[in-house]
Amino acid sequence: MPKVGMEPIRRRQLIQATMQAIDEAGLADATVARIARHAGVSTGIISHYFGGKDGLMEATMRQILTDLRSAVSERRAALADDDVRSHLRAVIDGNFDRSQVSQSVSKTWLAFWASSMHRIPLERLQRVNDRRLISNLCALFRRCMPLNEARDSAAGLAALIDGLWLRGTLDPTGLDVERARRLAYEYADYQLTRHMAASLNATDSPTSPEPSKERTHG
Amino acid sequence: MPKVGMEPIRRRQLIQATMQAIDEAGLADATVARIARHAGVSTGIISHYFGGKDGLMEATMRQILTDLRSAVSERRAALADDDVRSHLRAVIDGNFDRSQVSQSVSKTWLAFWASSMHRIPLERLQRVNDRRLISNLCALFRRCMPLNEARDSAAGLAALIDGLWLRGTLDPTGLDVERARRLAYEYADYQLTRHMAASLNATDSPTSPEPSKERTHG
DNA sequence: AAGTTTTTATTGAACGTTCAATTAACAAAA
DNA sequence: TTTTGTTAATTGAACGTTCAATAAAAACTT
Repeated sequence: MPKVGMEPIRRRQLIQATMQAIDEAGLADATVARIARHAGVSTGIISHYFGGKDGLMEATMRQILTDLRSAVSERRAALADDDVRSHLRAVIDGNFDRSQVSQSVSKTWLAFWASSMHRIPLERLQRVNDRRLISNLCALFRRCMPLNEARDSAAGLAALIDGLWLRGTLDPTGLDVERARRLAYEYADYQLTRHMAASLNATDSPTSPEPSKERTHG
Repeated sequence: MPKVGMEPIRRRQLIQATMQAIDEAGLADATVARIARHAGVSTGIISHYFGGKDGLMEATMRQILTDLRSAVSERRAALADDDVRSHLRAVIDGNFDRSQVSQSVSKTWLAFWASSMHRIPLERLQRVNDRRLISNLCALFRRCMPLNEARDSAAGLAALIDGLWLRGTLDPTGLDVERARRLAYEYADYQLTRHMAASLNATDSPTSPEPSKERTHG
C-alpha cells in the first residue's frame, strides 16, 4: 500500500519554498532546483505534484490570493458594528495583513503582479482579485453616496492601499503598517465626510479650495 | 574613416526596442534576439554598444527615469503661478505623463520596478527616483504645514500617484489619465485644506471626523 | 509484497556571449 | 578621377552554460 497523506504536505511545502526562493533571488532566478532545495526535496517532485513549474507558480499565486481574501472577510465578519466606516477599516486592515505576514509574501506578490501582464493564467487570478477589492469598496461607499461618487472613492482608496503597499514592499526599511493604515483610514474618512458636507451644504461647487499663495520654487 | 556617428542612433534604437520587446513579451522573454529583431539589427551589436544585456537594461531604465524627471521639472518651470497648489499639480501631471507617452514605457517601468528588488544597479536608480518624488512633495507641503504632517502628506500623495498609475498599467482598458489626475488633485487639496482648517480652529484634535455611527476599531 | 513516493541521471531546447569575417565610409595616394 | 588603405560598424554562426522536463531506478510505507 502507498505512503499516505503526503500530497497536501508536499504541496504546502513547495508553495512556501517558492515564496522563499522568490524572496531570496527574484522570480527570474527562482529555478526549480532552488525551490526544491528550499523545500528539502528533489527537483522531480515539482513536476510530480504540480505538473511542472508553471503549475507551481499558479498554485502559489492562488494561495496568496486566498489568504488575502480570508484576511479581509474574517475581519469583516468579526465586526461588532455594521457601519460603513468599520467595514472600510476592516478591508484596509485585511489588505495590509499580507505585508505583516512576511516579506516573502510581499515580494512574491509584486513579482506575480508584474508578470501577470504576460502570463494569461496569472492575469486571470489577478483580475479576479482586483475586481473584488473595487467591488467591495464600491458597495460600501454606495451606502452613503451616489454610484458615480462611490466609484471614484473606491478607485481612489484602492489605489492608495496598493500604492502604500507597493512603496512599503520596495522600501528596504519595510512597510510602516501603522502609518499606512492611518493614512488609508484618513482617506476613507475624507471620502465619507466629503460627501456628507456636500449633501448638507447642497452647493454645486464640489471642487477645490485655495489653500495658500506662494512664490518660490523648490 | 568608417560609417560615422552611429553610436547615439543605435543606442536610442536599442533602448526603444527593449521597451517594445518588454511590452510585447515581458521582461522574462525579452531576449537579446527579440530586442535585436525589434531594432532591425543583429544580436552582437548589443554587447558592442552596451557591454551586454545587463548594460542595455540599465540604460533603458535610466532613460525612463530621465524622461520622468524632465516631464516634472518642465511643467514646474512653466508655471505661471508659484503657489504650492500649482506646483503639486505640476508634479502630478508630470508623473502621469509616463503613462500617456506609451504603454510600452509603463510596462517596462513596472517590470523594472519588480526586478529592482534583486538587481542592485536597478535598485539604486529606483531609489534615487523614489526619494526625489517624496522629497519634492515634502518640500512643497512643508511650506504650509509642520514637518511631520508634511511627511505624511507627501507619503500619501506619492502612494496615491503610484497606486493609480500601477492599477492603470495593469488594467487592460488602460489608465484613465483624466480621472487619475482628478483623484490626485482632490487628495492634494484635501491635504492642504485639512491643515488650514486645523490651524484656523486651533483645536488639538487633528484626527478623524465622525461620518457615521460607530464605536470600535477594526 | 505491492504500490506510491522520491531521487538521480539524462535530455534537448534556449539563452547570452564571443569573435572572425564582412561591409561601408572616408582619406590619402596615384 | 580612380585606386588603395584604414577603420568603425555590423553580422551571424559557434560555444558553453543553464534550465525544465522526463524516465527509470530506488526507497519507503502499508
